[in-house]
Order: sequence, then structure tokens, then C-alpha cells
Amino acid sequence: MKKTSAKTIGRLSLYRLLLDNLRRDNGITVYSHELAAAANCSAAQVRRDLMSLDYAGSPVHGYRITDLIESIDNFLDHPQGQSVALVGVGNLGRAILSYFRGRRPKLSIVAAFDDDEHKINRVINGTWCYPMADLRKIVKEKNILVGVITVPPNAAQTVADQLIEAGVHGLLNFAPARLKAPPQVYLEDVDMTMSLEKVAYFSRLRAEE
Amino acid sequence: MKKTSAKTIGRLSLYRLLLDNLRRDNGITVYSHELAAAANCSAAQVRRDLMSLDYAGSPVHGYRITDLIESIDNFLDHPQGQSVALVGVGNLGRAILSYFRGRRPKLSIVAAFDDDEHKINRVINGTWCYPMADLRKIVKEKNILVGVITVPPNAAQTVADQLIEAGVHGLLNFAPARLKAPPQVYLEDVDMTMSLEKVAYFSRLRAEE
DNA sequence: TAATTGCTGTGAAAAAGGTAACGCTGTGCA
DNA sequence: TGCACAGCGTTACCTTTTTCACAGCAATTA
Ligand SMILES: NC(=O)c1ccc[n+]([C@@H]2O[C@H](COP(=O)([O-])OP(=O)(O)OC[C@H]3O[C@@H](n4cnc5c(N)ncnc54)[C@H](O)[C@@H]3O)[C@@H](O)[C@H]2O)c1
Ligand SMILES: NC(=O)c1ccc[n+]([C@@H]2O[C@H](COP(=O)([O-])OP(=O)(O)OC[C@H]3O[C@@H](n4cnc5c(N)ncnc54)[C@H](O)[C@@H]3O)[C@@H](O)[C@H]2O)c1
Repeated sequence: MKKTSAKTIGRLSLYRLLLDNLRRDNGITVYSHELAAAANCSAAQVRRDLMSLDYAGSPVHGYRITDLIESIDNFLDHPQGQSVALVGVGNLGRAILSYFRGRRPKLSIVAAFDDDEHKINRVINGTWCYPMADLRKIVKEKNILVGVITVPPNAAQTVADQLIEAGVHGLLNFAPARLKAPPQVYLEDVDMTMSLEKVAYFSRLRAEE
Repeated sequence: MKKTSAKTIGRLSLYRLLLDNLRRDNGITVYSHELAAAANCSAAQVRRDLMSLDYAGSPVHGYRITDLIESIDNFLDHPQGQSVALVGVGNLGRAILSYFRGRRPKLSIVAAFDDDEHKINRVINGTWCYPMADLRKIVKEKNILVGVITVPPNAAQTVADQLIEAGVHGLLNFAPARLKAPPQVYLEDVDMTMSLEKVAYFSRLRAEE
């Protein structure tokens, strides 16, 4: 059993989204090159990624959409579902809370945390907001494995440490800071400044031609 | 003159941020291994990335922080500055407007657009929000090269087409949809669902050990 | 029935990305 | 002075990721 790369995991998640759209359009089956066109990648890439799954397509009809989605579900999702905590209910934190609300049944943000007393002990965008003092208790109680960090950068490392100490094994960090975490914690940064500057740089190159 | 990869561009942007923090802590010089530690990468990686710049460090003192920042500025930024437009002033769009407000003098969001009449023709989070009908005119007028897309997924392609038609050469897309764009337009997706699912997947793996 | 077609799964090749190693250089110290 | 050192720039190497290419297969057609 070979382990699957982070890039493939990301694309599988993308394929699932695209397949869901195709299904809505009353599609029954799909070929690798169709999925590739939708995902902006090559057909070979799609087929290679799908090798991680235990589902095989038919050379004649391609992949059955519902079966493929189910197979990706089985592969990506925890059977009993996974709970996520979000720390820092500011502008971005609230946007994210509303965005992930009810999006995936097997992966939902079940608790929010903040240190601002105006925000705690009430529901914000559909999610209860707890004080930081309760973090450890709630993470344990709800068996939370993933933490989303949307606090200011100077508070990010402290919050990360608290989450890790409470038992989280994955962090999604939106603060513009590089966090330290032990190897048993998977860390992913979403760096919007970097993304925008990349786009700016290459758009300038393209425009100059 | 070899061209620089997107990954290196991203890391240069990150180094600049980290260097800024170091400068605030009254640092004068920095070694590649120090910057590497801050960026969670290897010293060789840092040195290699910096080869794109025309600034060379001293083997004895390392890199002078201010000079290195200046050199990255020269490399990444447009000398006259670059303007960005944001389309879709919803939860996420507003968060982004406030976040990028005054962050980088050479790269600022100078106009927002929406098709909701309650949002247009007024200032939102410091930025004037125009109706979609003005998009073409304003993009030309302000010489906007980059568009940020924060509209619902079903509207994303239409908005992208409008931006491209207006003359934009780079798109930063936050909608969960894969957009089509001609090769002279650089396209970058920020896919939060994908990121969160990746973290969820690997956190489960780590937790099982 | 036999040849043709178009797509899958997968080994092999190629490309991209990252790491290690080495020569070089200025500095501090015996 | 001359030698050991620490870190830079760069090349060569290694790993990961992507693409290419082709056997195999079921439906279709002559
Ligand atoms: N707004 C954006 O679009 C955007 C984009 C990219 C990155 N970010 C980053 O995301 C983070 C949040 O951005 P924002 O715009 O929502 O900021 P914000 O100031 O609106 O929200 C920050 C929230 O974190 C809470 N907080 C602060 N310190 C805390 C602590 N120690 N423990 C718990 N909660 C704490 C605050 O009470 C506040 O509710 C920042 O690091 C920002 O740089 C934001
Ligand atoms: N909120 C989040 O944290 C989050 C996270 C990831 C992705 N996204 C994606 O970002 C996008 C925006 O999310 P949101 O939560 O801000 O949604 P939202 O509904 O709050 O905002 C969407 C905005 O786009 C405007 N709009 C709709 N159609 C338009 C059109 N054709 N032209 C111009 N403007 C139009 C609406 O008037 C509204 O102001 C969505 O695609 C969403 O899936 C959001």
C-alpha cells in the first residue's frame, strides 16, 4: 500500500467537487479527459490520481460518477466524520464559519473560540463561540482533530501551541506567520498575500508580452 | 536570464514578510539558515531562491536585511505600483478588502465591484464599490492588471470573462470552480475546501500513529 | 468473425523541484 | 603571517511529480 501525496489528495478533493457538479447536470458517466478538462489538468494526471482509490473505471464507459464520488468519499472522509475547531472569530473567521456551514457532512466546524468577551458565549454564524479557557476541554470532548487559525499573526503561534496541546493533529493557518509544530501535526498555510503577489508578478510578465 | 518559478516567487514573498519581522526586532543582518528556520525550509533552498535576485550576501555577515528587502521589492514589485480590482463584496470579499488595506504600498485593491444595488456606489471597508457596468471603464482608467474573484461559483466564470475582456492579465479566484482563461492570463485558485480536506486527511493519518 | 475504435491502468521516461557538497572569500586568532 | 572557520554562490545529484506510451479490453463495425 503506497501512500498518497498531498497534491493527489488535494486533486481528489477537487475531482469530488467537479463530479458533484457533473452529477447535477444529470451526468451518469465521465471520461478521464472530461474530468481533466474540468480540473485544468491532464487526463493522465486524473487516471494516475484515481489509482489511489480502489475503484476502477471501464475502458468503454469511463467512470460512473456516483460510484466515483462514493469511492473518493470512502478514501478521504473519516467514516464517523471529523470535527474542526476555528480560533479567531474576526472578519475572516466569520466568513469561513459561514462558508463551511453544512458544506460537507463528514467535516464540519463544530466549535469556535475567541478571547474577546464580546464574541464568546454565543452563536456566531451558526457556530457556538467559546472562551479560550474552554479550548482544551471542548477539543477533548468533541474529539476535534483539526484546528483552523484565524487570529492575528502575533497570536498565531500561541494558539497553535494551545491547539496542539489539546490534542489536535492538523492545523490550517491563515495568519501570515510560519508556525512551528511537531512532526505528528500536519500544518498547512493559506497565504493570501503570497498568492496575490504571485498573481501580480506573473500578470505583469504576461502583460509585457 | 533564466525565468523564476512560481514556487520561488511565492517563497520570495514569504521571505520579505519574515525579513520585515526580523527588521522590526532590530536585526541588521541575517544568515540563510536563520531565514530558512523562519520559513520552515532548508538553507540551500533560501540561497537558491535568492539567486534570482541581483543581490549577493557576504559569506561572513550573511545578508543585510534592509538591502535584501529592497532587492526583493525591486524584483517582485512594479516600480510604479500595481492596481487590483475585487469583484464580489460578500463575506469573504469584505474580509479581503480590509486585510489588504494599506498592506503593501505597491499593490493595492483600488476598486471593488458587485451586482447588488445595496452595495454599489459607496465605500465598503475603505474601497469604493462600483456597479458591474463600470468594470470595463474603471479597469482601463486605473490600469488594473489583477482581478480578485469572490463571487458565488456559478458567477465566477462570467466575472472572469468580464475581467479578462477588460484587460486584466492575472486572476486570483476564491470561488470553488475551475475557471477557463487564455494563456496570456495567469490564473491562481485559492481553494479552502481543498486545503481543509487535505489537513483533515493527514491529521487523521497522524493521529492514527 | 475479424478488424477497428477509444478508453483504462500502469511501467518507463521526462521534467520539476529540492538537497547536498564544494570551491571561494573575508575574518579572527594563534 | 598563516591557518581554521563559517557561510555564500553554484553545480551536480537525488527525489518527487508529471507526462508519455502502450498493452489490454469491451463494444462496434465491416
Ligand atoms: N481578513 C482577511 O481576508 C485575511 C486574509 C488573509 C489572512 N488573514 C489573517 O487572518 C487572521 C485574521 O484576520 P481578520 O481580518 O479576521 O482579523 P480580525 O482582527 O478581524 O480577527 C481576529 C480575531 O482573533 C481574535 N483573537 C485575537 N487574539 C486572540 C487570541 N490570542 N486568542 C483567541 N482569539 C484571539 C480577536 O478577538 C478577533 O476576533 C489574521 O492573522 C490575518 O492576517 C486575514
Ligand atoms: N466565505 C468564505 O470564507 C469563503 C471561503 C472559500 C471560498 N469562498 C467562496 O468565495 C465566494 C464568495 O463567498 P462569500 O461567502 O463572500 O459569499 P457572499 O454571498 O457573501 O458574497 C458574494 C458576493 O458576490 C456578489 N455577486 C454575486 N453574483 C455576482 C455577479 N454576477 N457579479 C458581481 N457580483 C456578484 C453578491 O452580491 C455578493 O456580494 C464564493 O464563491 C464562495 O464559495 C468563500
